[in-house]
Amino acid sequence: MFQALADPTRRRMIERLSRGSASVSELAEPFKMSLPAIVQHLQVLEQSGLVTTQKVGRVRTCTIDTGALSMAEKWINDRRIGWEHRLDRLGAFLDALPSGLDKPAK
Amino acid sequence: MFQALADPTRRRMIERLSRGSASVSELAEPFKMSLPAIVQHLQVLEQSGLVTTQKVGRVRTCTIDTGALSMAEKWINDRRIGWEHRLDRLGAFLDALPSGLDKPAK
DNA sequence: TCAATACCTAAGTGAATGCTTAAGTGATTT
DNA sequence: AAATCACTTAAGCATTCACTTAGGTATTGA
Repeated sequence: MFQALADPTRRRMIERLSRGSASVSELAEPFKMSLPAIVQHLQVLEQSGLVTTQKVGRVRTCTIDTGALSMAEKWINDRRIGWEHRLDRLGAFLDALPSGLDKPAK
Repeated sequence: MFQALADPTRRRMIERLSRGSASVSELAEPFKMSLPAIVQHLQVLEQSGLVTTQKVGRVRTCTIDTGALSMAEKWINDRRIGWEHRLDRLGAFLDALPSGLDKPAK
């Protein structure tokens, strides 16, 4: 999923889709590259679960899946919170130390 | 930055660092690969701003930068919220429609 | 029915990525 | 001073990536 978000083109596609569903050609419109290139990006986004698509007639409509976005968000948040809690605990620990001691490594 | 998070090895390194700072060799320890490979990943993480390092004597100590993590988190959150608000507005619009039109029953 | 539309598939290419091994560099220990 | 430790740097190599062009398949409007 982070792999899918790694490419700037795909991120712009996500931005576009966050403002509303779009067909493949609508998605492709702002980009200079060929349509197959867009379709390939779209496949990556779809496989990552970030985007779902459904075809009606000859038009494929693409929609963001915010659930998948939440997962990525959660992973980052967990690391950040983990680190910040650790800093809190360290702070409390240091506060509780009798003065005159050196800070522990690791 | 998403590019940096795209690699599983680098994500594991972030996970490790979210539990506390570490030297390069400590970071490398859980992995099968050679130390230079780890250093290369570390450089990517550093250039992305996700990790900061400082060298004292011959050991380099690596630390997470949660500010950078927050940025990635914010980007994702903005897209998600954007989409969800859009759904809200659509819902309100459909609710405000005069009856007799083709709209989902609520 | 004919042709345009909207998308899909395949094959190829050049550049970037993720490793490796080998050979340093500078700090610390003996 | 010599050996060890903790990285660093450099070069090379296989794979993956982000495209491209060329050709194909349903759908649909005239």
